Parts: sequence; C-alpha cells; structure tokens
Amino acid sequence: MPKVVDADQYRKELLYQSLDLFAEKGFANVTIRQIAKALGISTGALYHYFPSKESLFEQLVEELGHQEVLVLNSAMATRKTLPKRIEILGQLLLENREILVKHTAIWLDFYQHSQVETILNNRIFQRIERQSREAIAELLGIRDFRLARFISVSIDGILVDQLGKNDSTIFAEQVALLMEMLITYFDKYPEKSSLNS
Amino acid sequence: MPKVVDADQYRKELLYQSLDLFAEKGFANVTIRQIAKALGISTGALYHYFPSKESLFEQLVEELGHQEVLVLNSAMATRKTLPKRIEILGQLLLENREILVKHTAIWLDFYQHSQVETILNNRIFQRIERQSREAIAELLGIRDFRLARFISVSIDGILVDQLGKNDSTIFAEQVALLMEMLITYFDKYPEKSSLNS
Amino acid sequence: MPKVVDADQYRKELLYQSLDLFAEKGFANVTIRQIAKALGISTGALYHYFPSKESLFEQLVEELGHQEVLVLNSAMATRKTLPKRIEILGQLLLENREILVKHTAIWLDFYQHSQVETILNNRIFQRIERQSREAIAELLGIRDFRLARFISVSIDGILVDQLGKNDSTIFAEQVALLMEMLITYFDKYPEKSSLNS
Amino acid sequence: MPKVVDADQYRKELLYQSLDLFAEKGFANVTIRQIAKALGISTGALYHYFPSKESLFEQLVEELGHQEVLVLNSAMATRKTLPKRIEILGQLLLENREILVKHTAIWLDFYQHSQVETILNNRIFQRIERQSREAIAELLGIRDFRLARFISVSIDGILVDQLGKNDSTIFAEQVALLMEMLITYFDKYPEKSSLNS
DNA sequence: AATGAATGAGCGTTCATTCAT
DNA sequence: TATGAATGAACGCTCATTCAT
Repeated sequence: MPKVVDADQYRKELLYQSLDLFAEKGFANVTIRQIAKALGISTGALYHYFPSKESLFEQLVEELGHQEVLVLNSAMATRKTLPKRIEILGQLLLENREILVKHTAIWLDFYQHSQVETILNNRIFQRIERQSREAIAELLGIRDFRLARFISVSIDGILVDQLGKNDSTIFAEQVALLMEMLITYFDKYPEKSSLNS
Repeated sequence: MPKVVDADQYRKELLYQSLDLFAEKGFANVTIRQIAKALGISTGALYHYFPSKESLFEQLVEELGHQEVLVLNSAMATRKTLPKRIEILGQLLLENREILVKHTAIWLDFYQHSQVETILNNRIFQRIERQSREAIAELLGIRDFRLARFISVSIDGILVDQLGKNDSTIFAEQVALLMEMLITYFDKYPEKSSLNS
Repeated sequence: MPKVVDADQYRKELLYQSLDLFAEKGFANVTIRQIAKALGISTGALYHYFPSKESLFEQLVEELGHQEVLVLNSAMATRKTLPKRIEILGQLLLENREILVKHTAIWLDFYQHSQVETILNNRIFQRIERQSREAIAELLGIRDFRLARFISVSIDGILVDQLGKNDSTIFAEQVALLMEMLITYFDKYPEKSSLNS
Repeated sequence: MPKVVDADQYRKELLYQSLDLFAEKGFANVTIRQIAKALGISTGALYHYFPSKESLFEQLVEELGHQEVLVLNSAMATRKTLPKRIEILGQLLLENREILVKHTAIWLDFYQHSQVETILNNRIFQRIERQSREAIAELLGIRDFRLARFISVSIDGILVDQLGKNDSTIFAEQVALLMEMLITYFDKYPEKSSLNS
C-alpha cells in the first residue's frame, strides 16, 4: 500500500515546511492561510491532511522531538573518552544551532499553548524531554539524572538566549563556556561519570 | 494632588493583577475581556488606564524588569566572600522562584511577540537584560562579560524548565547544581572573579 | 430670574463654539469628548446643559436656522429697485460666505441624520426652510413660490460646491453668475416680481 | 477564465445593492452587519470581496462616477440646436432623478468623509467632477468653464433639495426653471455657446 | 454645578473551519 | 483529492451616557 506511505511522507514534508513560519511568528500569529500559502496548497487541502491548526502544530512538535532524539543518538556510537564526548556534544550543538533555535521557539510556544489541554500534550512533551535527557546521560555516562537535567536545562537556556538573535558568535562562546564548566566539574567529581572509571 | 498618585498606583496594581493571566496563557491567548474580568473592571475602564492591550503588556514587562533589577541590587550591599555571594544568589533564586518563573513566561512571550515593533521594545528589553547581567557580574566580581551572560543564561534555562511545572524540588536541585558548578569553576579559575584576589 | 437667562445665554455660546467642530468633521465623526474639550468643560457638564449629543446638534441646527432668517430679514428694510435688491442679496452671500458654508455642512449632516426620526426634525427643518425662502421671496418681490425655491436651491448648490474648498474666488464668480441669470430672467419676465410694476 | 469575470461582476452587483443603504443612512451610520444582511451574505464574505468598509464605499463612489459620466456622454451624439440640447439635458435629469439623488447623497457623504484621506480620494473625486462638467460644457457648446460650473452647481442644488424628499413634482418644476433660465441667458448672451454661431 | 472614571453595547475586522463544486 | 468562497463567533477597541464624588 504505497499510497499511505506517500501520504505520510507528504504530511511530514508539510510539517517541515511549516516549521519556519511557526518558529518565526509563533502559533497564535500564524494563520492557516499563511501556512497553506507557504506550503503551496489550498486551505482545503491542508485540512485534508490535518484535522486542525492545533493538530498540525502538535504533530510538528512531536516530529521535531523525534528528530532531536535521533540526532542525539547518532552521536552515541562513539567510544571516546569523556572530554572527547563533551566536545562531541558541543560540536553537535554548534552544527545544529539554527535548527535547534527553531525547535526551542516551537517548544516554548507549545508549552504556553498546552497548559490548557494539559494531559495529552504533556504526555508527549514529557516523553520526548525524557528521551532527550537520557540520550545526554548516556552520551556522557551520567548516572545522576539531576545532572543530565542540568546540562539539558543549560543548553535550553543558551538556545532561549538565541531567540530572535541568531548570533552564532555568542552561541559558540556560551557553548564553549558550558563545555568548560562540565570538564571542570567532571575533573573535580570524576565519579559523576561512568566513563571516568 | 493625590489623584495622580492614586491613578499611577492603581495602574500598577492592575499590572500586577494581570500578571498571572499573561504568564499562564500568553499575550495572544488572553483577551481584553478576560483581563477586565480578572481585574474586576469593565473593558472601558481598562482602556481608561491603558491605551491598548499591547501597551498594557509592555508596561507589565517593563515593571517586572525594574522589579527584577531592584531585587538583584538588594543583594549587592553584602561584603561576603565569593562562595557566600554565590550562595546569596542561590538564595535569591529560591526565595523568588514563583515570581521569577512568571517573569520568564512574560519575558519569553514579549520576545516572541516583539518581532514586529522591534525597535522601541528591544531597547527596553536590552536595557533591562543588561542591567540584570551587570548586577550579577558585580555581585560575583566578574569581569568577563561572557561569563556573566552564561550565568544569566543558565538561570534562564532553569526557569524555562519550570514553566508550567511549578516543582520547587527540581528547581532547588537545579539551582544547587548551578551553584556547585560555579564554585568548582571559580576554584579552578580564581582570576575570573575580583573577589578572589 | 437672571439665572435662567444666563444659563440660556451660556447654552447658546456652547452651541456656537461647537459649530466649527461639527461643520468640519460631521455629527458622526465628532465625539462628546472632543466637543467638551473644545468648549473647555467636562463631559458631565456638557450633559448638564444638553440631554444628549443628538439634542445638542439639533439645537445647533435650529439656532443656525433662526440666525439665517434674521440675517436675510435684516436686508429687507431696503426700498431699492429690483436690480439693487438682487445685488444686496449677492452682497449678503459674499459677506457671509464662511458662515453660510458651515451652515450648509451642518444642514446636510442633519438631513442624513434625521431620516430616521423623521417627524419632529423635519418639522423644524421645514419651517426654517420655508421662512428662509419667504425672506428671499419678499426681498425680491417674488410671488411665484417655485421661483423663490429655485433661487434658494441654486444658492445651496453654490454653497455645497464650496464644502471642503473654501475658495472665495469661485464662490464670488458663481454668485455673480447667479445674479446675472436672475437679472436677465427678470428682464424678460418682469411680471415675476412685484417690484417691477 | 470565467472565474475572474464572475467575481468582478459579482463585486459590482454588491456595490449597487449597497447603494440604497449608504444613500439613505450615510457612510458612518451604516454598519458592516447591515450591509452584509442587505446583500444576503455574511460579514466574512463581504470582506472577501472588499478589504474594508471604506474601500467598499470608495469603489461605490467611483463606480457611480463612471456611470454618471457614461450617461452624460450618451446624450452627446446629438446634432440639435442649443434649445433642443438644453431640453435634452433636462430630459436626462428627469429620467434619472432617482438614481441622481442617490448619487448626490453618496457624493456628499464622500466629500465630508474624505477630509482625512484627502489626496487619493480627491483625485478620483476631482477627475469625475471635471469629466462631468466637461460633458455638460460640450453638450451645450459652452467655452466659459465658469458657466459650465454654474450649471453643474445649480443641478447639484436641485438634487440636494431632493434629499430625503423624493418629490418628483418639485424636481420637475425646478429643472424646468433652470432650463428656462438657461434659455433666457443664452438668448441674451448668444456668444456664450458655440452652437449659436 | 461640575468632574471624569466607569460602563457595556456595538463597531470594523479576522480567521479557523466547512462545504459546494 | 483539491479548491477557495462562505460562515460567524470572537477579537481589540470606541464612545455616548451615567453617576459617585
């Protein structure tokens, strides 16, 4: 049944094509017409693929979450030492700055937007947040989940700072500082990472 | 002329009473009618005090910014050592968690929302952001502005993580980790703070 | 009871002070606040003197009508020949151009505005219109009411043409043409005026 | 591409259907909801065809202007003598009384209303006013533009007098008087029309 | 008498969603 | 499948009018 595969594939393409619009203007400030125009289809067609604006946005959030986990996991195969792995994490951030900032914009928007529907949305959200942190934990050999959360949270802070800025110099400088902090920290508390043993 | 004083005072009260609504739902998802209802006044009266929804929100953002700077500066008088000062910063965060998380929500909304008006808004925003970071830099005797930014950005990350969560345990744990990181970092690089000399 | 006289006098002053505002912007485009400001009083005080915006406007229209009739009648005492009287009418128009144009603006506005309430308003309106035409008829010794109406209507046309123009050259030229027409007409049909017999 | 033709055609129909409402109540006193109801469509559909209430009104004014010029020009082909032509002009007025009165109501409203936007609107207005007077000048062989203006202005006066009256007897009587005046005038000053030479 | 803060119905307009084609 | 015209609830905002002071 190639038809279904195609439709799913097309739906995903539509999601990614709407990413920039949502990231730039936010869910509430983007209209269905704008999205349809950006996608080169009619509003009717858009509703054929997504039952509502909200659903489109949620599927985008979910898709971005999956992608993020994939990228993080792609760095995992390595067998390097802890400092090298920290460097790999930094590289990952630098290489994906643009897309990560967009993720962050979407993410925050989703947060605001979801406080209402609460349950379903937060389930999705929390699962992806957890997977993402587990990937970081595994990459750096961290057993203390609080530490993994801290790293994740710091990265988010750096990304949030980039919103509406797109200043890669500041980004690089902040990532470098985070890496430096982590190295210093793991130097002092080597037991925090299983890679040091 | 007690009239003017009262009106200004009242306006500020209205600002603070609208804080929760904006923090919870975001600028775009709050209606003037909701605000008026929450404030216990009519929409007409609301427009008597604020020329537009946008202006109300901007005044709220500015007011919160001023307040934040005041709180940070209140910690400044101290003559303690660096570790003590780091602890003071941590205390400040813990004590003001709730309001800081709301600030963050409003702040982010403003950021996203100000794409349009850009200039004036960003002036306000940047001034307060700068003052806030200078306060941190002065409190910790930091000369390297990138480092001050990093601390500010990490704190923001922790606050962003709290959005829609309100879990003070996680918050305390993350703040503690940040403090620990900073102490470790300043231990290794004492020249980073003038308080170490 | 001088109090009442004063109040009535004051009410009339207020009417004339609001004339320009209504003439320039039209009833619907002037707010009570603008009027109050122009009059140098509060909206509350304004409502003390007039029960509604509508009533204020109607009283202004009526007052202007009375004034117009007075001006026309002031030219009546003369015992001149018909051509001289036609010239007097022309002079009257030229001397009062500005105020007459304002009257016209108000008048038209009233027309639009009154189609709804119909009865009462039109009574007032028609009475003043009639008085005005009777004054013209008497001044020129016209017995044919249709002719008096024609002169009145032509003058109105010239005034309407001046709306938003205030070009006294065109006005003078048009008034002169009307006078010329009338003289030619009465030359050919001397029986149309009792002054020719 | 029949789609575009239909849409334009439909837009024009909507314009004419909204004519009565505007003519009766005036721009400021007609609401979008009233218009939509009169047109038998929703407000949303109305905004599909016109970007704003103002634009709808302007397009109506322009359309009426074009139509007026067309009607006037349709009388031009004639090769008759001056008296006959004056009669033709009178006929034209009598036959189109109803629509001309409505034009006048709209026109005046537009005049008053356009104080603000001034430039573009007045361009349109002045162009059509000029075309209209040129048509009269050509029809009657008038070289003196002031005279053409006078005739146009007198007609407007007669039409303004009809506002909210719709009394075709008075109208006919006033038009007859104007025609009589013109004939008398051209009798005395034959050089005023090229058709007399 | 006078003030101006307060009210709330109603305005022009937008936009997610539906549906005839 | 796809289109885009149509719908109408809801938005931000205005302003004639009221009323506590």
